[in-house]
Amino acid sequence: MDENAKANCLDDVDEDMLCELAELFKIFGDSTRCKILYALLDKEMNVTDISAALNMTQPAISQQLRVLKTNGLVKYRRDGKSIIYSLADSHVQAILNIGLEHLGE
Amino acid sequence: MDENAKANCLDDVDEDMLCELAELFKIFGDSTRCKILYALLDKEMNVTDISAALNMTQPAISQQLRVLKTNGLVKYRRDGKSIIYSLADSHVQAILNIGLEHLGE
DNA sequence: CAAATATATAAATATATGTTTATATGAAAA
DNA sequence: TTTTCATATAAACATATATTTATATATTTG
Repeated sequence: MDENAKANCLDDVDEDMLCELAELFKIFGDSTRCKILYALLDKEMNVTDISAALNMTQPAISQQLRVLKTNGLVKYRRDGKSIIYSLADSHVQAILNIGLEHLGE
Repeated sequence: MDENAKANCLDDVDEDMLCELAELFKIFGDSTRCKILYALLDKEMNVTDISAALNMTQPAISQQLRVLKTNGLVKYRRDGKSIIYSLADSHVQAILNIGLEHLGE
């Protein structure tokens, strides 16, 4: 009965899923990215404005925006010379909120 | 009107809160810790069983359990020679679930 | 088309953190 | 009390990643 050998182990599907889950939370696990997302809760913003709001350099913000957009947490559009970022969907807001809820206790 | 200078900036309260939020998500942002928490969704477990379930060394698991308990995500009790870990509260489950929801789309 | 503005990217640096290997602690059993 | 089993801790190592500095790309304006 070798099929029971791994009865108490996570199967491959779980393994993969949980690695993806960790990757997702890793995105939220940086204060700069949290601040960017939080700032975008209110209103869409361009890179310069985000940099100003967080009091950080433009390249630092661009690097993190790249992470956020690569992982589908923000979307963007061009408006003239600016590129305007906003939250990708309501899940982002939900994840932020549930985290903030946890802190408030 | 210097008080408007930082009108579009995150204030210190937000700053601190978002740093804490990032710290929280950072805990979830590791596959080993996600796997441990996921395994504990079903039932409480001791260190040896967790190690076996994840197919990882005991010290690796203990190190991550320390992170999880230091941050209040798991609790534990002694039972004879074993130390039995379980999820600290329902928030942990809620955070895992909302993350998994996001993945499923 | 040239200059200016806005954003992105690359390389370098610094720092943080996860796992292993080895060892220590602590409770139970012989 | 000595051994055994279960867990924790420490140090070393390897790796990942965030920010800075410098530069490239792209769009608009003169």
